[in-house]
Amino acid sequence: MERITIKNVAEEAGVSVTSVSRVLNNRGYISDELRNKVMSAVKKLNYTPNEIARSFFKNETRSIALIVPTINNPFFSELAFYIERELANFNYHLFVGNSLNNSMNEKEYLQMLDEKRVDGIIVGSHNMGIDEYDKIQGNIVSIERRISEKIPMIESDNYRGGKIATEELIKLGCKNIICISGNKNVDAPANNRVAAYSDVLKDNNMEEFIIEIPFSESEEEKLYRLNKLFHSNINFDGVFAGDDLMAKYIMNIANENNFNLPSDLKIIGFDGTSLMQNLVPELMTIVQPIERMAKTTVEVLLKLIKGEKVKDVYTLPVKLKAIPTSK
Amino acid sequence: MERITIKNVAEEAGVSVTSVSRVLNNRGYISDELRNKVMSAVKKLNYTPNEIARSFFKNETRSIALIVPTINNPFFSELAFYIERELANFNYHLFVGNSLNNSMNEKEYLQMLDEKRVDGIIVGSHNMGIDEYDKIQGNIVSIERRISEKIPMIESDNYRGGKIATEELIKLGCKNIICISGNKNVDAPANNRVAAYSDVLKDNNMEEFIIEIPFSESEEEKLYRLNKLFHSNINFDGVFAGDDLMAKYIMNIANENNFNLPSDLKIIGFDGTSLMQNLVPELMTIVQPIERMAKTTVEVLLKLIKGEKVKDVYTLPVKLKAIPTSK
DNA sequence: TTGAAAGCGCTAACAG
DNA sequence: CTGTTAGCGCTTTCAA
Repeated sequence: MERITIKNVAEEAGVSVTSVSRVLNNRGYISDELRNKVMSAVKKLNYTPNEIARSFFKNETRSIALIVPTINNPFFSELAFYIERELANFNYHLFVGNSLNNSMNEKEYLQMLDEKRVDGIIVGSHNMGIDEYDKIQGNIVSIERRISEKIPMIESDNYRGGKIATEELIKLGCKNIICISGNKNVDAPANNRVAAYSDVLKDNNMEEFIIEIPFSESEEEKLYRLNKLFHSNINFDGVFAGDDLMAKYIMNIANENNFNLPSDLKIIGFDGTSLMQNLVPELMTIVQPIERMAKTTVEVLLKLIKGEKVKDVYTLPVKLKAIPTSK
Repeated sequence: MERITIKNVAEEAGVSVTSVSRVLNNRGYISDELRNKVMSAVKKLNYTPNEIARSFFKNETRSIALIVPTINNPFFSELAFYIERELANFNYHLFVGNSLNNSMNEKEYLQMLDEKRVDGIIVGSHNMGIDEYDKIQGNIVSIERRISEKIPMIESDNYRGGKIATEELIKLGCKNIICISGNKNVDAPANNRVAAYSDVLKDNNMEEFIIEIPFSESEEEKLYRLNKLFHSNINFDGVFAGDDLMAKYIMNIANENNFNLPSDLKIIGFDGTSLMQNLVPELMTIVQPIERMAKTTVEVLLKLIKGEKVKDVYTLPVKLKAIPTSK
């Protein structure tokens, strides 16, 4: 099963390889006769050009890599979905890598820029130091983390999301609102949600209570911690959860503990993936514009590739998905 | 920002490019002195080999493509997760493509075999005809569909899953069990679940009732159909759903219609992704061995690539996740 | 309007 | 143990 090359086509058509290449790429002057000869040879031999050879010559692979903590997380899989669809529109293919929140994995994927010569990388997992990122050269866009001065970031409006969420809980009558935050030691925009939560509570003379449960912990660990929370002496009638999974976990545990939802306890999540909205329609949440984030990410990355100027930060609007009015 | 090539390294080290190549690939006899010279030059210049050139020469990209309907579906995202992790162990990278159950998209991705010269393709979306698949040459493994004589398939034991599920519902006391099936016109192993359902009901002198809701329909459409089901005159106290999403939708609609779960209605799903198990612990389901399916898929594909012999069909065992015993 | 030839970066005969 | 050389398939000057 020998591969057909451009040379075979040239021989078949009785022309030079240059001519074949020109016809295929529509470059320069080509007579109709030449074009026809080449095209029929292509057809006859069922020839498809070798993209690798092309990539090799052009120094361009038309491949983009996406690094996420785990692709089987509703937010990231929905993001990946839209990113892939958008890239396909521009004739790019998408590599996906799971970092498992491990900096070694992350580093290996970033190596792809050098080794596999991907044209760009989208980083949705951030476990390396800024200095390490600074060394890397290539086209990188980051999602929800400012990893270096040189790397543009796409984020949703976390502060506003946190504000809306907290205000909604207050509006619904909550007196003791706790907030589940991710890792506070990390300079992630997601921490702006917590900042907003604090600000709103302060404005309302309410006491804040922040519980830190890093996103990178295992689901089992998260569940364990939440269970402990319910058996602690902490009193609460409102929870601003770190994301929708967390929110649903809390709903489950509350139910197990004979809370009446939502009357005894209001819970609001964050992300608003279509999966979670379909699956848990009673979930109140802050909806990130995931499709738009994906499109913006791709747009910025392609600009970077073309050498065009881009902004440092793109902040996209969130919106509230309120608790469904009971019927 | 000129890329460093092997030639630069050779010059820096004062040796030939061959020697550099040999050191880098650890091929043939190399003196310690040579190795040291090369390695320090590599370090000094911060050289990383160009994988594209390598791929070009070796006719091997160490890339695999995975085609799924949509990556933001818990089953496929979990499958993709494990496939990616497993491939990484063998130094392969993973492309992911969403077919949206559209045969044109599917065809385009399969073109990657020819164009981007991926070393293999894993097909989890099946919308082209068998004859079209038969034409394709290259290393392909299929998940849950026998798409052609030449293409090995990895599946879970659908018949057994269907049997266990139906028997469990009967054991729980259901008298009228309906089954939500996917597209019956398609020769998918998933239809074996339905076959098992029918067989079990027949064995128990019970009447079967199969409702067809193709997997490829939008979630909105599915919800609409399910709602209609609840407002029809069909009577049922047990449902064997097509997958866990469907099962949860049914649970939601049943709740809205004031069913008491699980006393009034027993529902069992299919898939058992860890996401769904964490999110909806009260969900009874047939658990597919997703991680094992992923590993088997990779194993078979790598064998294919190496030219080794593989079986036609790999059927992996499922297991029941029973309804949690109430406390 | 077309062709010859060089070269992208790397590896693998083949010599020495 | 190391170097010279050819060539993977394609595109692009450069010449004709």
